[in-house]
Amino acid sequence: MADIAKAVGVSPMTVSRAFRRDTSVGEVTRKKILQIAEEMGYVFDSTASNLRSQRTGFVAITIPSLNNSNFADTVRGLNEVLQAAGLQVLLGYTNYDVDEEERLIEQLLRRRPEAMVVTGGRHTDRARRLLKSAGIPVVETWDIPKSPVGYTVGFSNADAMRRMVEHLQSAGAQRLAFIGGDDKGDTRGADRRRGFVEAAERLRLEYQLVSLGSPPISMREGARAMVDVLDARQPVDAVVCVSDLAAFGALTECQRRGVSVPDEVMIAGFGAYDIAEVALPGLTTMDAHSMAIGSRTGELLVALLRGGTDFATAKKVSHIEPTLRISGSTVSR
Amino acid sequence: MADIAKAVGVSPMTVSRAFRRDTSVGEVTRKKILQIAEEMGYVFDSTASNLRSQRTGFVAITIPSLNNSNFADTVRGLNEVLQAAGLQVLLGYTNYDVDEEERLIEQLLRRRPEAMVVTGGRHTDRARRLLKSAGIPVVETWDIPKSPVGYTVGFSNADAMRRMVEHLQSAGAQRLAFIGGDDKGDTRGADRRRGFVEAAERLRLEYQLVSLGSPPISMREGARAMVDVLDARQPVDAVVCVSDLAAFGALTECQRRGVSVPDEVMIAGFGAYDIAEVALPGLTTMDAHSMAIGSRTGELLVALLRGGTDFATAKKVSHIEPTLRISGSTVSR
DNA sequence: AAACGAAATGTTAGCGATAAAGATCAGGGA
DNA sequence: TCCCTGATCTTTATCGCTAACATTTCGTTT
Repeated sequence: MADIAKAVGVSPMTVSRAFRRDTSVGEVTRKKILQIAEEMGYVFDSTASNLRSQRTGFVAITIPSLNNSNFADTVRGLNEVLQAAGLQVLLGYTNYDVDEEERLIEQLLRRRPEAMVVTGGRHTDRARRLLKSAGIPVVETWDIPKSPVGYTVGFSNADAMRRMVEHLQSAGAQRLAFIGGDDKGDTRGADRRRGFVEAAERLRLEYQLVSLGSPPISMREGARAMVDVLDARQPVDAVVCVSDLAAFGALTECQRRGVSVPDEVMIAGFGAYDIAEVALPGLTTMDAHSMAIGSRTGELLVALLRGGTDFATAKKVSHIEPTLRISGSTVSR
Repeated sequence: MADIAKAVGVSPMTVSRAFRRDTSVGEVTRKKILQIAEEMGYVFDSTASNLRSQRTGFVAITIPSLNNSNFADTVRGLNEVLQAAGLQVLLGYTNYDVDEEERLIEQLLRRRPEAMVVTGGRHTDRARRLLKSAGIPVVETWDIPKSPVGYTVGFSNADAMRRMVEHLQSAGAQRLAFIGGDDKGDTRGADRRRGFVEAAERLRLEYQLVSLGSPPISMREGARAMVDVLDARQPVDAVVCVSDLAAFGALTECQRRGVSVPDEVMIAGFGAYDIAEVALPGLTTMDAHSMAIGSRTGELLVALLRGGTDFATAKKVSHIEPTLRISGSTVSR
């Protein structure tokens, strides 16, 4: 900057201002500065800027996994909004592990993000302490925690699953099965299972639970789990899967065996993945509005960080109600 | 740090050292420092560290899209290796647009990453200039550019597609169709199309091209495109899709119409997505080893940045040969 | 006991930007 | 003419850490 200042004949401060949109620099001077800077191959150094101004423009987010999951959509929604506001997303993968999450949160906080977004409402005590004392907005997503750390953008996984079970009952199912991964770490999966069990018991439906593979369970595990379900003694009217990917795997296993869906077995998924719409038959699913969770979170943060909204004023809980999408896998057409 | 130093009775420098693994601090002193720091709720400030040490620990990567694409796997492979080496990935989405890429590269370089990974080998002139003069290792992935900026980890999309066409011919196909998105921006898609055309002409096969939707084209577009192909006058023996997702869409459209795959029409995809393996019939696909591209890139960068490998010594081009995976969608079983 | 080298710790200065406050200047009104 | 106002630009002093070099400590060796 000093070199540019010398070349243009102004002070470094003016060069600094020229690189930021808002501040007062003469239009002629700014043009000249930017042009000379480009010629000299100068690239602005955010590192120094961040230190002095105590603003990094980072928003950190921890997610369990990017692959085969709705979280990619959430990140996309978040990123679109934040990028437009000049904020950079810092991503960390917890791999469905709360200890890994704690480590990650600590790492990310060292970068001095201006806000922190986490997936789910279960964290280690130390992670909660770190988040609380960071002095920045914290958003928990994809869940409605009992005692939230800060803001919340999400929905109740258990309630959503209850609604799904009610749908299956009204479609005529009496004997259900739930296909999910090991609960270890996947609290959202565990909540869905809990909602499933509660609803099944309340409605006096028979049910069984099948768990295999560590999350995120994918198409392959869904197919393998369906083998167990179909081979078991007790027959089943409907299987509910923790995600559409598992549901699709289950569907293909039925097709492989010539088991008709939905006439012999209904199949329901979760997440409104593309596959739910394109599969034959279409998969009944619960649309959690993954991308909306991200964009809503982004809008909240932009309002707090750049819009001048008071931390105390902003609504603490943003409920995003999932939408049940009924399709051919649970209803004959 | 000064506060901690005072509390422990050492100099700030010693505290600074205690927070970095390698440097020489007495084991007793280090333990004490870390404990007091934790009690005081101190969180290390990377921002200042980065400025002074001129090392940020960032590796920036630009990818076209995270959703419905193999790039998520590449990012995962890259992240796993880099995270283990203490490096943080900075992600940017170009949305299949070279101008957006240029803007993004400039933004990311301001953060002073220690290396830069980009997808593909086509960039604006200014982007190339920025990358070249950044003075950091640059890796182009998912392509083998004619005139690379720095390092390369990838394969020839055109060659891969040629091999696919050869496979289809040997499987008995004479009349082909290619389904892809608009070329605008998706150079890898365009390269695949080019390879398809070249191979078809060389082998004297009839062919047609169907393009619709902006990349990344997904299952829905694949199904829509298949409508066009099946409705057209001239019959087709095999369709090649720019990705497995489109191929799966095409497959469902065939099933919806009762067109037998592969007996009436063969279908081939690209990318070895999970769906290719689970679909019925399985989709013949080209496994580009998406994740390996990421991890190989990560290993290269760790060697360069932390392993002391000389920039000049390292191999410039890392070829990752795609693997043809033949399945039921092109070969009767 | 003196000399020595390695390990542990301290001192000084500065990374490259910007917050905050002050200086300069053109144009307009009294 | 003089004062005032707002726009534009400058000066000074850090932000929180660490490179580079200086110094102390302490176990060994002669």
